[in-house]
Amino acid sequence: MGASITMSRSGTSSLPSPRVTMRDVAEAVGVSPMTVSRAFKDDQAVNAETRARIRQAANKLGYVYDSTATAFRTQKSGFVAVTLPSINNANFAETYRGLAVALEESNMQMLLGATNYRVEKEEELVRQLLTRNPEALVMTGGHHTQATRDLIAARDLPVIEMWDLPGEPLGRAVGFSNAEAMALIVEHLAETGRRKLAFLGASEGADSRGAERRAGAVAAAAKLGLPEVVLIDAGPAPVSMRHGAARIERIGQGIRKFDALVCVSDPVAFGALSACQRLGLNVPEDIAITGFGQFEVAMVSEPRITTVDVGARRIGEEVAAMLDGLFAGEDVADRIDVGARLVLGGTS
Amino acid sequence: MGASITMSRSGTSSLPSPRVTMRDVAEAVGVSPMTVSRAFKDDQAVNAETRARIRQAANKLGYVYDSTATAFRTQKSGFVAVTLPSINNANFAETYRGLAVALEESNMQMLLGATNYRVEKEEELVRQLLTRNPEALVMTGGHHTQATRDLIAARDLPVIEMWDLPGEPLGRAVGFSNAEAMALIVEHLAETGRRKLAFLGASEGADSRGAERRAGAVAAAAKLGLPEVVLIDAGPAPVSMRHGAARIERIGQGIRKFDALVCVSDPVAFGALSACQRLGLNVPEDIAITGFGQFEVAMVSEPRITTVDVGARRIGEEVAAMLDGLFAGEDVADRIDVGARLVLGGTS
DNA sequence: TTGAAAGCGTTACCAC
DNA sequence: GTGGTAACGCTTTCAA
Repeated sequence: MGASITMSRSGTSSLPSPRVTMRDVAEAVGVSPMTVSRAFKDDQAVNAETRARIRQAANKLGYVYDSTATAFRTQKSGFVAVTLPSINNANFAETYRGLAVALEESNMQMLLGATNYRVEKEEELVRQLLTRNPEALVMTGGHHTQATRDLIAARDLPVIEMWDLPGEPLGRAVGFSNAEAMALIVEHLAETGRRKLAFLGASEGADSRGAERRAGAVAAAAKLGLPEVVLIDAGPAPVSMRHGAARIERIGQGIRKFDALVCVSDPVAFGALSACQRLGLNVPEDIAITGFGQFEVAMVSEPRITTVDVGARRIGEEVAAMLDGLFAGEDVADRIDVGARLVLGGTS
Repeated sequence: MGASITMSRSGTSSLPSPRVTMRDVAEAVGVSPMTVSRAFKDDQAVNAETRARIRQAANKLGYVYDSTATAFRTQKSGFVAVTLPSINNANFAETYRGLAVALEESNMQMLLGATNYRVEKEEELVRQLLTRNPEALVMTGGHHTQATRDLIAARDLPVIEMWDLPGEPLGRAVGFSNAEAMALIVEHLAETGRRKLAFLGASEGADSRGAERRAGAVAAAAKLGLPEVVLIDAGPAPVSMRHGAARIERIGQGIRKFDALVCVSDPVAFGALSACQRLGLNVPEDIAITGFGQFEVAMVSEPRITTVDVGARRIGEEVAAMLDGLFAGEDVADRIDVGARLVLGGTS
């Protein structure tokens, strides 16, 4: 199956036909632009028959409503800005869906931006998103540069941080404690007799949620009197299946000196699991493997991966419900802890 | 780890401080708004010292540039509208990244919308996206309602369809033939002695790319003189890992009557692979399993999944390059076939 | 190098 | 139930 390319000139550039506006529709129907405007928002004040004629004329003329002008005039963009670490995150997809469904009902559009796990990139992104006059800002995570905090503080804008529960939230927050969730895993491993734990995650630095999970694992092990957790660096964030697999393959049989491999996320755990299988290890007899986040892969793999469910979907829904409440001017929760729940699989 | 909620009143609603505009900055510095405007686009025509003072005043006042006003005044939104079937698609994520990197360089922002594999939803989405005055429209797939086609035709807007190569494209297209790519798989299976093929994919209807893959498999098998391909319905699109696994688990040992299971995508293939392993089948000895798209899971699973690489990342990059060319007024390819390439794994 | 005026398409506000 | 007027913040255009 060969690849191919066909070329042609840039396009049949007919003269750029001037935009059809409400004024044009109004003239065609013989009413004022105001009436057209009202007709388009189903304003009851418009005569039903007039409205029908307006609709018809608009269709005939190919009129398309201009949100940009409305956003400008009303100072309401209809946008909710959302930052996330990476679009390539199956788990965020669940959160996104929860958000999307509810926002659609409030006629809001999501303006997405990826930070690539870097707070500096986040700052730039927030700066850019704010120029679009979003009506709310939803950020994944609770770590930001001071400049980001200042930018946001300078505006009277609802802010929701999700997936974390920051000590000093910028506004509202919907999330859970990554450290506590990870403690559930470590407690389970200790209870089932595992002692020599390794933690597999991204390099220190960029990914703050990953860092909290690592710290949570280390602290929980210490509290339970286990030997110190050995940290295995799978490279810079984002780390996924392939990084988990490659890192374990590089360690080879040396991985046998641990009896549990605690992974920063389910994809990493799946990569590690596959690598262990290739190395001829029996999971969980030779080594236990745990994930984080209850991604789809954890529920499907053979064996299924022990993980924690952090309610990715619910986070999105709660954020959306908060936004709905805020837009409606209602009282709204400041902080929602969605909790976390251990999900036992066959890898531990 | 319990969940909890904290309530509070809606916010410290101080009076909505009026927006800081260029006019305010101009007054503070003692220049005209025009000079401020010029200073903000690094217009060389502005005295360097004046520009510095303007920047400083802007920061002090907390001025934030208003893209909405600019979009309105210039009739250029800075948006590229992108429709995709589902945000929860690891493969699209690659395409997205290719697109995002290049668009960032041209200072364009992506406006994403998900069609959930339904052309009616796509129509609604396009209608909504067009009100934002996007400077280009990128759509995943080549099947649309007539109304969608009309909407687009009415505007002088660059359109790119990707992931398909439609017979009658709306504008430009970057993609590959799903049927031909699937034929690569079937030919490989035939060459390795497989004869009794089953195809596992979504129900007929919504997912046109899936339908083309199914048709491609059926046609290729017929051409090669294989028995008719048995179609196994994994439910409505989108189908993913869990659907593939659940469907095979439901069939149970009956799956042994096939010697190859051709799956509509890698996630579905991975689900099927896990289910077969749970059923005690040896893959590939008892049955071959193939995927589509070279998702990460196919490269990591044990065994790795035989698939076709359709250049997900490259599609995004090519689309972005097209857009750059179009925005720069250059001649640009009409149609790019990125081809497809068989990737052998351990499942066949 | 800087400024003044006009206007992008819509809707808030008031009048009828 | 409908219309006139003004204004949202910016940049194009022309002039100085």
